[in-house]
Amino acid sequence: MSLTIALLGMLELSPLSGYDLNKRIEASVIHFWSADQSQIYRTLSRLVADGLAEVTVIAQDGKPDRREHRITPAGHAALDAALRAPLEPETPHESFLMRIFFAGALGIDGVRELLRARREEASRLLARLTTIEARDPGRPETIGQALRRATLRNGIVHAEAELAWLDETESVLVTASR
Amino acid sequence: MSLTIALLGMLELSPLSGYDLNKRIEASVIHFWSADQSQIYRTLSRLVADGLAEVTVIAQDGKPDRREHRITPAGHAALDAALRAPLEPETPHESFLMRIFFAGALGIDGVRELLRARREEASRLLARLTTIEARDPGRPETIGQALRRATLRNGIVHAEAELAWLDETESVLVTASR
DNA sequence: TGCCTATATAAGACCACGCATATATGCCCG
DNA sequence: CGGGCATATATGCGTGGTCTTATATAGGCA
Repeated sequence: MSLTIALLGMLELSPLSGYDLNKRIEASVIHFWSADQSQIYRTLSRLVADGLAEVTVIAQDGKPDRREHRITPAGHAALDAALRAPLEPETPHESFLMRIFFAGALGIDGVRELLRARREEASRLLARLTTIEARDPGRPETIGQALRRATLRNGIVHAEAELAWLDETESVLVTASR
Repeated sequence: MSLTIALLGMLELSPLSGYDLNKRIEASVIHFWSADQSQIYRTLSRLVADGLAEVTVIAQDGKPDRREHRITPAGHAALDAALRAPLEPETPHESFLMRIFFAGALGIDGVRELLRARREEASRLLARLTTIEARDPGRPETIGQALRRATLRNGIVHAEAELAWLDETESVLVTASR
C-alpha cells in the first residue's frame, strides 16, 4: 500500500519510468521507506494492470526502451482514497528491542555491547538526517515542502529519543549491576 | 530471526507449548512485536526441525494433546549466537510518513485529519505503556528485569517524541497555511 | 437450548519484500 | 584494454508475515 502511494504520488507530478522512480525513492523517501528495485517494478506493473497508470514505450538508441508511466484518473482517485483511508493499525516489529528483552543471558558486558552498537547506529542516522535538514532552505514553504520536511524532522526527533533512551538505559544498567 | 529469539528466550526459562508461547508473547513483548498464532506454530516447528527444541506430547482429557517444547543445548547456543550477532541493518517502513510526504494533495484539512488520527493513536499507546509501567514494581531489579522494563521505556520515549513532533508539525502547518 | 470462551494445533492462501541474476549497450577512467 | 558505472527492465527463489478456516471438547452464562 505505501509503495503504491509512493509511486502514484510521484507519477502525479510527472510521467516516469521504473528506473526514475527507483532513483527518486532513493533520493527522497529513503529515510523512512526502503524499496527494492524489483519490488518497484512489480508494484508498477500492478498499477498498470489495475488501470491506475498507463505505459508509453519510448525507444532509445544505445539504451533499453524506456517505459514511461503516466497516472490515470483512476490512479489519481486511488491515491486520494489511499491518503484519506483510516490509519492502518500498527503491527510493531522492533528486532532490536527483542534482543534487549532477552539480553540478560549475555551478562552485563554483552548488553553494553548491544547498546554501544545501537548508539553508533542512531548517531550515524541522526548525523545523516541533520545534514539533509541543513542543506534544505528554510522559509518560505509550500504545504508540500513543509510536509516533506516534517518527515525528516520525524526521523530526527526519534533518533534523538533513541539516544536519550540509550543514556537512560545505560545508567540504569550501572545501578542494576551494583 | 526475532521470533526465533522470542521463542528460544522463553523456552530457556521453562518448557512451553505453542499455545503458551502465544499467550506469553501477547502478555510480554506485544508492545514491540506482534506475532500471529500460525506464525508462532510454524516457527516452533522449524526450531524442532533444526534441533533447537524437542517435543514431548502430553495427553490431556477433554483438551487436545499438549506439545511441550523444551530447548536443547543447540538451541541454547543458537540463542546466544543470535543475541550476539551484529545488528542487522535497518530497512525502515513507516507507512504513516509515506502518507504525510504525499499528503499535500489533500489540502490543509486533510493533513490536519491525518495528524489528528495519528495523535490519537500515539496518545492511546502512551497511556497503555505508562499504565503497564506504573503497575510494575521499581527497585530492586535484576538485569533481566531492568532490560524488560527498558523495552517499555523505549516505547514510552518514542511515543512522547511522536507527540512532540505532532505539536511541532501542527504549528508549522499553521505558519505554512498563512 | 444456544452461544461464547478457553484449551490446543495446524494447514492453506496470499502478500510484500529482499537478494540474486540476466540482458544489453555506451561511456569514462586508469 | 579492461573494469566499473549509468541506463533500463525483468524473473526466480526464498522468507516472514497476516488472515482465514478447520477440528475437538469442556465449562460458564443467558
